[in-house]
Amino acid sequence: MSDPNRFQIMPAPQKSTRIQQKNRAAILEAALDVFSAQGFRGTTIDQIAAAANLSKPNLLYYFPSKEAIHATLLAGLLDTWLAPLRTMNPKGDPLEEILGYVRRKLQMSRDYPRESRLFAHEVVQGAPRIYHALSTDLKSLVDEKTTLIETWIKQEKLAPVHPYHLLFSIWSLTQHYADFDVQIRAVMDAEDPFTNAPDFIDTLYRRLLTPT
Amino acid sequence: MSDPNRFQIMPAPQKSTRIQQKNRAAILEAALDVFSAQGFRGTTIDQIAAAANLSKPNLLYYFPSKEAIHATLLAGLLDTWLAPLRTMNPKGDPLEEILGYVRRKLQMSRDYPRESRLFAHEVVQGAPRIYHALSTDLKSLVDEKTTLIETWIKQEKLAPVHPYHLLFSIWSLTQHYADFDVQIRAVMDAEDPFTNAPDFIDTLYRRLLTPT
DNA sequence: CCCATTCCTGACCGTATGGTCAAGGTGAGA
DNA sequence: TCTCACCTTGACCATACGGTCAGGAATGGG
Repeated sequence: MSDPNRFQIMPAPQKSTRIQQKNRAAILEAALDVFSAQGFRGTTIDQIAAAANLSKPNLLYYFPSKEAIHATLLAGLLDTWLAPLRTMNPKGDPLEEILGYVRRKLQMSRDYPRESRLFAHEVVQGAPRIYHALSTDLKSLVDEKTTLIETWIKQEKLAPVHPYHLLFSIWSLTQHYADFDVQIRAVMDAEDPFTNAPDFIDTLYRRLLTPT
Repeated sequence: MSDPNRFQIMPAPQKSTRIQQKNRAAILEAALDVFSAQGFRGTTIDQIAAAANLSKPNLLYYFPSKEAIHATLLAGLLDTWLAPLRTMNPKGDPLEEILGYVRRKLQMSRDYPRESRLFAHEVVQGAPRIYHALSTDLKSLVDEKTTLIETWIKQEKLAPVHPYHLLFSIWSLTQHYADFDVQIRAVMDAEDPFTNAPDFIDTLYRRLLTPT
């Protein structure tokens, strides 16, 4: 009953000790490793505990359940994941704004493949734990940006394309390099996919979107 | 010990009875449903059995283990999955050959989303059960087709692009509509993504690949 | 109609796993 | 140095799950 997390929603402003911060961080780091590699059901608390160098009961002292760890990771993830799209600037040059978004998104696949795979696991299973956020937060952001893209198209600053599918294509192309990494490397031998990917994708969207 | 599958590798040409065929098919169908939705670890034998209207022991009479069912599905899948790429014809018109491949691949995402998700589950987890096939069968097919694409590029029948990344982009774009279906629908409201996807993707590759 | 083969099932087993608990250790402030 | 809240753990529990088994029911070829 002396669980410190149970009352962590709005108690004292900064109740957590150094040990708490360190251990909670270690747990989340370890959990990200395991969840992203094996999925929720494929992951055991013991695996996370071992990866975090904690005993299982000790881990459960910091998080009330496996679900809670997973939920914490997902909650933190969505904001990070949407940030590159948020920063797309209505006042910038349309083509460059989109290319910039694509570049940032691809970089995220390179730098945070575990986060990408965690997300992939969740969505391919039907997004049971994150559907609500998708249909509210994500949807409203996408609605906003597709409207912007449509404006740009009407101003003939971009070639006419279906804005939703444009965004889907960006997501799929960039995340593929993280989520299907194994397949890509199985096919490409030693070559690092990220050597040529940015250039390829840049060319692709330049050709697609440059108005005639 | 009276397992009918144990000796099914090259015994009599057509040993299986009608009941066997029916039940094995029902099991594989049910298993595809469940595995594609929940992944291997997320699936229980009971779920498959229930979905196939069989008791668990009866199901295990037809397949020796959960692994075996999964393996059977994966084995059957890869060929189907590669078929559209195989039919890309060296003697056809380059652009049309590639657009045809893209179209066929997208159609597969529409018609066989479960198969796509089964594959996605497997690969995002590091392809533990299918890596070998990827680095042999898939790789050799890809090598063959990338060489073909490079030839077409040298003949200036296609705009110059990195052939591996071209294939990756086709895979990711098309499979995204099956694997991330939930996300897409959460964002698009009632509109069916497949209404406009073919047109979008067609435009994309036409612009990318049409030589200048 | 017989009977051998095939098909099916309830009951059961061992292990893995999520989670609990009582008790003992630890460290920072008084 | 004392104290108390914080931290850690071995042992334990209930359930879920993959898989087995002994035997009964259906089936179909002769």
